[in-house]
Amino acid sequence: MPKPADPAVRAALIEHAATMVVAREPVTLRALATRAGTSTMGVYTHFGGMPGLWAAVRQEGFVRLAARLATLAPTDDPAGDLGALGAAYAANALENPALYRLMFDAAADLPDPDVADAAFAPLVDGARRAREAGRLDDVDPVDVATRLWAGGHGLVMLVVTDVLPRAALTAHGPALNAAVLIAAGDDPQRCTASVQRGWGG
Amino acid sequence: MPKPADPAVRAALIEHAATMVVAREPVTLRALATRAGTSTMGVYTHFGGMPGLWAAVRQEGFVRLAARLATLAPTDDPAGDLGALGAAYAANALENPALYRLMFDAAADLPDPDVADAAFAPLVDGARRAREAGRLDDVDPVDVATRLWAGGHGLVMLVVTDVLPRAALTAHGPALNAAVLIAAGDDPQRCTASVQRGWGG
DNA sequence: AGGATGGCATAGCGCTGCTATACCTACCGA
DNA sequence: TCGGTAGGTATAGCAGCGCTATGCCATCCT
Repeated sequence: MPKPADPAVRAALIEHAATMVVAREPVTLRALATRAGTSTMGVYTHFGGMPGLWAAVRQEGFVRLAARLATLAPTDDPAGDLGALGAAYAANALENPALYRLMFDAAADLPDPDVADAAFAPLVDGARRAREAGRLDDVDPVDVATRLWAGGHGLVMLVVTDVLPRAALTAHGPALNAAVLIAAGDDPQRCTASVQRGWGG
Repeated sequence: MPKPADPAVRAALIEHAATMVVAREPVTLRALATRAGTSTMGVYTHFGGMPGLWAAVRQEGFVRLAARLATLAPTDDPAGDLGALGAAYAANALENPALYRLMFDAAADLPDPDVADAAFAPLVDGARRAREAGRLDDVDPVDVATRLWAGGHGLVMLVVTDVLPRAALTAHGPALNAAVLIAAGDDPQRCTASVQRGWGG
C-alpha cells in the first residue's frame, strides 16, 4: 500500500460504480467500497464524496460515448454519416440505459466538459461536410448538430424511460434526423435515403 | 378529524410536495409531513410510501401541463397551433424545471396514464388538422405528433438540465417543429412562418 | 348504546452518506 | 542508514433518511 494516491483504486471505484449502475443495482457507499476492495474512505479521498463519484461516472459515460462515435469514419455521404451517428448514439444509450440517464442527470457539471464536446464534435463535422458538399443551405453546422442532438436525445430519453417502445427508435430516429437535414436544405428523397442507409447499417 | 381518509390531507401532501420540488427543497418524509400539518403516516395511508407520493406528484404535473395546453384554442392555421403548443409546452417546463424533470423521471408508470394522453392529444389533433387542411402528405398524425414531442422534449430537457442555455429554446424550438412538419410535406416557407408565429405569440 | 373499523400520532429499526480518529506506509533530509 | 513527516486508508460512530409496529381515538353499523 503506497503512500501516494493509488490510481488503481480510483479506477476500480469508477468501474465498479458504472457496472452497478448498468446492472441497476443500488450503488451505496458501503456496497461500492466492498466491491472495489477498499474502504468507504476511498470514495472521499478520490472524489470527495458520492456526488463527486457520480460526476466521475458520468464523465466515464461520455468518454465511452465519444469513443464509440469516433469509430465511425466519414464517408462521401455526410447525411448517411449523420444517420449512422444517430444509430450509434441510440445503440449506445439502449445498451446501457441507466448509465445514459445518469449521464444526463447532471450533464452540465462534468469534471472535464471537453469530453462532452468531443462526443458532439462528429455531429458538427457531419453537418459541416454536408454543407460543404452543397447539400445544405448556408446554415450554421452547430445549429444543425444541436437540432439533431436535441431530437435524438428526446427520442432516446423517451425510450429509455419506457414512455415509448424500443421500436420507436427505428420508426422516428431516422425520420427526425432527416427532417432536420431536409429543413436545412437537403433534397427530401435523397436525404431520407442517405439517413436511412446510415441507420440501417 | 373524520374516520374515512381525509382527501384534504392527500391533496395537501401533493400540493406541498409539488411546491417543495418546484422550490428545489429536499422533499423528505418528515419535512413534508410537517409542512402538510400531518404525521409521516399520512404519506403511507394515502400513497403507500414515498414512491407512491412521487407518482402522485408526477401525475399532478401532467394534469397541469394538459390543462395549460388545453387553453389553446385551435385556429385555421394548424401549423401555427402546433407552434403555439410547442411554446406553451416549453414555457410550462421552464417555469417549473424541477417538476418537469420529476415528471419524466418515471413518466411510464403514472397512476392514471390517461392524463398523459390528454396532454399529448392536442399535438395529434393539430397534426390531423394540418393534414386535413392539405398541408401535409398522407402521414400518420400520431407519428408527426410523436416526432414533435420527442424533439421538443429533448430540447427542453437539455435546457432544463443546463446543458443548453435558455436562448436555445427560441433558437431551435420553432426550427425543430417546422422541420418535422416540412419533412411531413408542408411548404417550407409557409410552415416556418406559421410555426414562428405560433411561438412568437 | 356499544363493538368494530380504520386513519393518524408516536417510537424505534435498519440503512444511508459522511466524518473524526488512529494507523501505517512511503518519502526525504541529515 | 535512519528518524521525522506527510498523506492515503481502515475503523467507529454520528445525524438523517424511509419505513413500520404499536396504540389511540373518532366514526360508522347493528
